[in-house]
Amino acid sequence: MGVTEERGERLSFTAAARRAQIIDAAIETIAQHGFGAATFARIAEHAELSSTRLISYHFKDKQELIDEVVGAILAELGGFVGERMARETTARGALRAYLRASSEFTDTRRSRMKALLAVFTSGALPFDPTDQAPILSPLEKLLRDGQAAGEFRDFDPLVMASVVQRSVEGLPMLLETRPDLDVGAYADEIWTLFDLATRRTP
Amino acid sequence: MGVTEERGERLSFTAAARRAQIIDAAIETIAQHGFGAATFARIAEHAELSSTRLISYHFKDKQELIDEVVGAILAELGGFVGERMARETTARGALRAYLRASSEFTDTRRSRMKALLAVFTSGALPFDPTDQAPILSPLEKLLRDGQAAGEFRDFDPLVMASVVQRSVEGLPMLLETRPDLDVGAYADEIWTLFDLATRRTP
Amino acid sequence: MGVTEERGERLSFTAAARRAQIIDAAIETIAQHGFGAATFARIAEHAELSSTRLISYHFKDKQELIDEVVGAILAELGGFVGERMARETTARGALRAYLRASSEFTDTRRSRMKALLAVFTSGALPFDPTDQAPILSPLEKLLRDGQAAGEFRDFDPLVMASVVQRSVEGLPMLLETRPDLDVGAYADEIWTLFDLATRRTP
Amino acid sequence: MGVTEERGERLSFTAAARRAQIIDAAIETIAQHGFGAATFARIAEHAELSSTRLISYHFKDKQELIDEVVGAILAELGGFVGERMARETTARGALRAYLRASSEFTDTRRSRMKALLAVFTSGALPFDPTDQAPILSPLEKLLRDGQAAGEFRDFDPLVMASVVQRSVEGLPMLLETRPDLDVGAYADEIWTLFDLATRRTP
DNA sequence: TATGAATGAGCTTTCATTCAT
DNA sequence: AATGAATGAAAGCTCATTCAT
Repeated sequence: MGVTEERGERLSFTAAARRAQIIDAAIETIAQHGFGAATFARIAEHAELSSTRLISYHFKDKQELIDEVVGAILAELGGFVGERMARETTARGALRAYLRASSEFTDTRRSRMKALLAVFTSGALPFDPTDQAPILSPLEKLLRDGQAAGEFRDFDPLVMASVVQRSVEGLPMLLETRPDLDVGAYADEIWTLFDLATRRTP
Repeated sequence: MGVTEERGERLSFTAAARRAQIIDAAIETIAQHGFGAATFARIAEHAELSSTRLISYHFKDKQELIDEVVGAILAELGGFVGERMARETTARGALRAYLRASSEFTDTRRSRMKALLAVFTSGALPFDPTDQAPILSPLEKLLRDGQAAGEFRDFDPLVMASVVQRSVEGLPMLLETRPDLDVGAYADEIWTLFDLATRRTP
Repeated sequence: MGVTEERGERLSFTAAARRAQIIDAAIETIAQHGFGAATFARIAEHAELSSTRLISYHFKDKQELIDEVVGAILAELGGFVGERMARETTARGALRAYLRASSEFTDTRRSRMKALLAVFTSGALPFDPTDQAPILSPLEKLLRDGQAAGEFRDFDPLVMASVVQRSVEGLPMLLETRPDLDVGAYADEIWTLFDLATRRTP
Repeated sequence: MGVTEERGERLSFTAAARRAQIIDAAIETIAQHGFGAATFARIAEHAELSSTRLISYHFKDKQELIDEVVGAILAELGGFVGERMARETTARGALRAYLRASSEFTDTRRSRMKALLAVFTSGALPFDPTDQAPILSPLEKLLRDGQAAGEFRDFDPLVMASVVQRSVEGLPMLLETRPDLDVGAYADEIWTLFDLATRRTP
């Protein structure tokens, strides 16, 4: 039996720490070896656990582990980026904050972003095809609001949000081949790019 | 032993046809079930082969099959897009042709693009970190040439190429959640986007 | 360490209650899911224990738990049936009492009989092949006594006892497929059956 | 992949032989160690296979193996008993033939009967609770026919069939503790028993 | 009396691949 | 050109049990 069965009650401090440790190890393993190679054995090795049994003990499933991995990264990312965006008063400022914060996060927490991307593209997350992509939404809303406020020109917010999103995801990929890329410069470049692409034509 | 050992000699017509059939089945399988689930068994099932033995017979190992899958798609895509771009005389026109042709290809050959993306993000292609990402190159060159010709403003061609590339890759993802998306409109949108982002500021 | 080590001393009231609770849960689990699926985890779940640790704590090992399960059911069954048989003065009457009491017990304590049967047929009880099947014995003795008293015809008591025993065990199985079977009628039927089969031929 | 995927086509001679060998080994293993202990490892050891992989190769599932085990034994048993019963012209004769043939089969093919019983009582067969127990049926029909023909007295055929069935199943159990039991005598005993129990009262 | 944490051994199943025609 | 048979390795998962409070 595992710690997993008796949920509902709170996790003990020790258990929470172990879970966090394993989640971290899973993130690193996915980032380094790819999603397909992120087996329990490799994760355990990375976390220096005595056996894979400890993983099954703390997580019901591999799926639960993956879910927690995604949840942890998304929470961290969302917190960081969201906090930066909240400081802004205009949609344009918020877009700039989004691009800069995302880039900075990607730079400082490279394996987290790599892992997140790897999980997403692996198809391991049971995407509910009926509901709309939830990740796109906040960005789309931001763009839509900016249009309503007259800050942005008239474009399809869905498409623009998609490209913005993709441009941020492109950074980890770029860092793959160019680890010494100047991330600040990258952020500035794409901000200029999207500023030009979204501003009202004079 | 398989047909693979005695290479160097040309492949017979029959063997070439079988290989093509298997490659096609692999593409469909990857597109439908994801890279991780594209096992020999599932591919064989899709191709209606009696056993996986036929795959091992025609391909040295799984890596060779994956390489051929990527090669086949890239050749087809490159031919299609390249031919459209070749018609153009300006860098701006070539960029527009690139975006439109890529979008059209994605629309008509959805599983090929999906599969390509899945393979890329799976980490199954042993990226040689020394050489520069070959896919980016032609696009980067185009942008660089356009700048030299005074058609484009001054931006980092590597970054711009990356975002352009990513915007094209974003289409299959978008089609995932919105299968009825108007692809022509999408192409127009991103063309406008990148036209605004690359044109010389007045 | 568990309560098991320091046996010899009497069990405390609390410990005895816990043991009984666990034994009960084990019985229900075996009856519902079969012997093979009656794991500590499932038993703990059924008993609403926080972990399986409590089982290991109160029982030396699984074998001890199973032994107690069998012992508990056998004691209860033996008490109920024995008391009914003790009222009778003739072997014939005792046989009838045995069949009726067994049927009644099976009807009212269905999961106990199911579990008992499941344990027996699972091979989990290390049958000592040297000693004679202890369950058969009292029945065999009854039949033998009846023959000595001239109440029964001349048959092999071992075989007859076996069939009688089996006919009683057949009831839980029958109830499986026909839960609405009239158990009283069943008891009457088999009593008639064995009465005809054992009575002295005229 | 296994030989299992490409069913529909006939099995090769070799494959059929291997399957039979494995089924036989499974039967022996179940009979000797009980259903719960009949793991692939033990079965492979018994069959002297190089690894358990050969079992997965020839059978889709453990369930498929179990199903085939049951099917094989039932076919053999049914053939043997059915042939003996077919020779008889009266229901009474058929009942006698059933008891004798079943006993003889149990005697000569002890592990088969033990294994069959073990599988049945393990709950490993997905008993459809809606449909009536199919094993009981032929016996019940025989008894019912005998009643219609005036050969048997008036009893509940379902109950009688159950007890008859159980008496036959009792033999393997009895042989467990008394391996030197005279099976011919057992058959005679139960025949007398059921003859007395079913015959029309004078 | 009870519990949280950990664990080694074992399970079935799936993987790509190879041997031998 | 194709196939049937076999296989070692590894996967995720579950088992009862033990260590330490």
